[in-house]
Amino acid sequence: MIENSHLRIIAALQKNGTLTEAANTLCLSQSALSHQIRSLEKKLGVRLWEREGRYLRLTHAGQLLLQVAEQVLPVLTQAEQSLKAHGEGRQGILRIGVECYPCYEWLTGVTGEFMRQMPDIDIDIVSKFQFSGLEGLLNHHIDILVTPDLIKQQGSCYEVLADYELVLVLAEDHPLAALAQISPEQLASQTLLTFPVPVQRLDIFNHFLMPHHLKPAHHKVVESLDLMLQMTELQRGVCVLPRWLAETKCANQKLAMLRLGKDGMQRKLYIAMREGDRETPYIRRFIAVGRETADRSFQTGP
Amino acid sequence: MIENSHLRIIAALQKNGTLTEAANTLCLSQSALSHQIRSLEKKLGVRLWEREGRYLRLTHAGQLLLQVAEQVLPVLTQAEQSLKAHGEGRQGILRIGVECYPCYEWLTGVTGEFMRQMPDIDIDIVSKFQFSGLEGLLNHHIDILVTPDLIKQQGSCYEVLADYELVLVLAEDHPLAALAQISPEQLASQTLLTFPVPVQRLDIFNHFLMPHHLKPAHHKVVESLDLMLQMTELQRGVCVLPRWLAETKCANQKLAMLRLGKDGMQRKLYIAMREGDRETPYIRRFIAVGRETADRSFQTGP
DNA sequence: ACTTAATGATGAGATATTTTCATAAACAAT
DNA sequence: ATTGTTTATGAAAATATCTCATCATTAAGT
Repeated sequence: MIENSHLRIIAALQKNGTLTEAANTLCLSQSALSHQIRSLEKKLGVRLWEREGRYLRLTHAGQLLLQVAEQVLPVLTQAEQSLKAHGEGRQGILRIGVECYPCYEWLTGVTGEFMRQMPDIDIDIVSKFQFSGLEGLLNHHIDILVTPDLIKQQGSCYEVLADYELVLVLAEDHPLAALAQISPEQLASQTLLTFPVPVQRLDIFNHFLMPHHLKPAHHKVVESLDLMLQMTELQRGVCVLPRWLAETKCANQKLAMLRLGKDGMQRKLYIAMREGDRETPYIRRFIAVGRETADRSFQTGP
Repeated sequence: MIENSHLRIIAALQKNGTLTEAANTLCLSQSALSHQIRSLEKKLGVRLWEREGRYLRLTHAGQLLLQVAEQVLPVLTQAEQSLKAHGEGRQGILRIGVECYPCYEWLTGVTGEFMRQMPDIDIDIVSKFQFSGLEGLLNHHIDILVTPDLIKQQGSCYEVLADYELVLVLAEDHPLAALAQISPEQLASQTLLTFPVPVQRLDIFNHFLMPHHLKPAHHKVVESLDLMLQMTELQRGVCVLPRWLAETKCANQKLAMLRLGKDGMQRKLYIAMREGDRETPYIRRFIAVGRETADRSFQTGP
């Protein structure tokens, strides 16, 4: 019943004092305003202004409505600006899903620069999904998914974010540390440290050991990267990490890196999004920033 | 730009899920709603809903607008109810001006019952005025004025609230306490205690002493009623109070009451209001409650 | 795969609302 | 009284909103 224009009218009237001036600031004719306030009072069944000579003074009811106006109008103008920003792709929420630990590490290097470039885009990082990240994407729980697994599905599309190499990380004084590369058979004799992820989703199992029907001697699950590296340093096991991650983290630890197999394990990091979002400005920007960051920090190993 | 109807639409759509049902709850045709949401999106320049099969799902921008709706709509419905109540005279603010200490005492006995009877009327008591209470009334700083002085002025009108008798209060063991009444000459030999009010506005001066060109021997100003009575009890002076007030306050103090002059001083308590407010329901009610309370508690003295 | 019932979209015309224009009335100040 | 300013009002014009009839799309049943 009470419309927003009414609130604007009562606020403008209070601000300008006279009906004529208020009409000007509202880009209305004086007549229109006069009609409006009359019909508003009629609709509400209350006098809102006391006609005093040729000036208007708010009644108690009018003061009440003015208070409402002062409470509501700022919210609305703010919302309008925000929506305009949304329309121009300046503002939004980017909910990023991550499905792997290295992805998470990689993200931390990207979000900072992205937020600097797009100060009005809020970022939300989601790593728990009911079923899979892809499902979260299609259910609109997230807007983009950073993943090493390319799984095509109706309604989603992928782009390559970065190439990287998986390397084996082990203690400097480990018997195998002197080698330039490691074979599946050699790895199978080791204790392997991994993040708590289903075995089927670990590349080192899927693409290195499984093809040769091998398993590591032992498999230990570790929650954090730092703990994993510490345990590696103390020869409690070996682990597999992206080269860029291993390099930054191992700089001041007694660790060595080995190529996996003859040619090394080249992997790709993908970004998945809904087809409709492919051209969304801030998603394009995120991809751009992500690629730049990767190019800068993913030194291709020897 | 954003109108309230839009907020109602987005809220209804969210609640009902489908456009058709939402249209029903809004008492609109499905077509009208479809046109509305389309034109709203066009006006704002943002997609608010994602058409998904035959259902609608809010975009981020839409969620933002929904939040606004949830914030704003309750305020508005509340305001509408409040305004309706104002229109029916059920709700309002009654700002009561008091110009004399006994008026204030009397008020405390009335407001309680009034608020019980009219729970939606807020009460505000004002006792400081730039110039006079009457001026405050005409300037809309107060809505009614309780006063013992009847001063007619353009735009205001008066009604009688109560009759009461002014009596002289003095210590039980005061030399004059044995008398049944006191003459202006007898009073002129005493120390008179009064509230801090200009002498011209004190009835005891205006209507008792002045006509005989008399003044009290001494005149002391006291801030509080209790202090005034204590001083009276200790024979530091005598004071003048309405009989009903003196009776309730002196019940357990060693005080006596004397008629002022042969016939006693009969006074009236008036209520002043703006002419336009004469028929305002809650003002009529206030007067009714005030009179009842007075009838009950103003025992006409001997 | 075909059918069916339900839902959303669309265009044209009908209604309702809002605005303007022209003018009158009320007021304040000289 | 006169003048300039402000508000009120009625009628017509301009917009905005709604409905009706109809079509397209979709989800679900057969």
